[in-house]
Amino acid sequence: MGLNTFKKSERLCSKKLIKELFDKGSSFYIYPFKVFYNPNKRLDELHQVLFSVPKRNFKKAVDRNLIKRRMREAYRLNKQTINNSKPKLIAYIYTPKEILDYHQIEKKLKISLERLLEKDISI
RNA sequence: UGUGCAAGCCGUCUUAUCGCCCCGAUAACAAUCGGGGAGGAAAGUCCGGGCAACAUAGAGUACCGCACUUCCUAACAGGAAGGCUUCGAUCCUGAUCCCGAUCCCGAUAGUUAUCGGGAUCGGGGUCGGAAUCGGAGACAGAUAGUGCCACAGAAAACAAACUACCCCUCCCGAUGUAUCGGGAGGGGAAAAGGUGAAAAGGUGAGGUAAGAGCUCACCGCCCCAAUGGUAACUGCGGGGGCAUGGUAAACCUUGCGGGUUGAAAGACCAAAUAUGUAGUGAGGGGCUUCUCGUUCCACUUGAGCUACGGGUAGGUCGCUUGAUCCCGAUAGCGAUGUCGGGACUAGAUAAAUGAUAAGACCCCGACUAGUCGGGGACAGAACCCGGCUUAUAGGCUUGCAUUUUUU
RNA sequence: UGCCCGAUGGUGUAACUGGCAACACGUCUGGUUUUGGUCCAGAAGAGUCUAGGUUCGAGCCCUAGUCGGGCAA
Repeated sequence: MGLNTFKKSERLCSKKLIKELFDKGSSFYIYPFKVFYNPNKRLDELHQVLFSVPKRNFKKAVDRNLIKRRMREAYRLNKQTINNSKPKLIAYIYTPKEILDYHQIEKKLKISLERLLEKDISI
């Protein structure tokens, strides 16, 4: 075990890095998510990821928390897909205005991870 | 047994697998084991405090808030008890007016009838009063002053004369020669009319030229005030014919309270660079509307301000033991206080408290008598407390009212 | 986290000390024109974000809520 963990070091927390990601990073769109990514220049070779749900679409904090938790869970269980690629900074933005259930989110997130792997090769 | 209202409480649960945050131990960021991990509103940010910085937070002014009384409390615009006003229900009762019946008295005409007066009973209208129960109230002052009260109406606030009423004088007309009608002028009078949200005490009687608290009865109002009560208040009794429209969620007055800011407060450690360049030039800062006071920095070796440019944006503390929670006793009508025993019950920081699967429980729908399908309210801590307000499926308890059935 | 504004016809704005909610553009109808535009004449379209309260009377004053926008760091 230990493959499906999701520790603090795997999350994107630094304000500076977030600003850099949104200013200079590339992006693509797969239905529920808009995905930003940028190579991680730090020494520790880990992917760092953040999940975001806009307040504009979901007024209630309970709903935003629920979606972020589902996204985080889906990433945790499927992140082995990109384990061997170059370390990246990744941001997931949830765009629709309705709440999707866990299975739909997981399916789409798998597709997005595969896309990230392809981008890695093209770089 | 059902329904409604009020108050209080609960507000999904279990198992498996994979995870997240904090604490403790082995021992050191790893790994393993053990323990803990959202709410009654965590929400809105509407009040009040603690805590911190600014001076040990000072004086005046401005501004803001509160407003029946007493008590509770750290404090409050919160709560408890009480007062007053007001609304509803039940019950009792007074004054006055109208109608009907019976009886009595008087007058008129043929026993009977008509008219007038009085008494009793019944019904209805208007205006009140007392008691009980329940609800509501931003409930200081409108006799400190200023402002405003559209339209309508004669008049809207030290009252006022449009119509109608009454008196006096003059003129004209008619005749029955002292009356009637019309006009003009001078007065009286707020009773009637209509307007309006509101018309200057109400009803009845007397009185008068007509009228009027002008006088009287009842009710209301104002002033003094015994008694009771800590107080708000109560109001025995006495006096005044009545002077007092509404609006303070208009300005304002009175009393009380408030210094400002807000954990991104603030303290410390680490990292990083440039007391850089140009302009301005004597006062500027101490987070406040102004003044005073006080204090710090600076006064050409140049504080501060403006523009351009450069660096950092990590960590620790604050950070959860507190006006804390639970149980019992006790004081008090109660809010609440006191005493004794026990418990430790989230502490994140781009922000943990979860996901999936199965089952139980509850609700809705369908077929129909146990299956299938759908759903499980409002809502997520961010320095911490006390309240208030707002959202909330469903369930439980207590009290009150009421429906049906049985005895 | 703290604080401050605003909400009025379809759209953009007015409404003075509380007293019949106004204007422009747009819409519709008719006229002018061969037709359309321009122009002229006329009409409809709100009860002021919601719910209470104060007042005789509320767009305006007060309280609570909903939505939208802005500021500080």
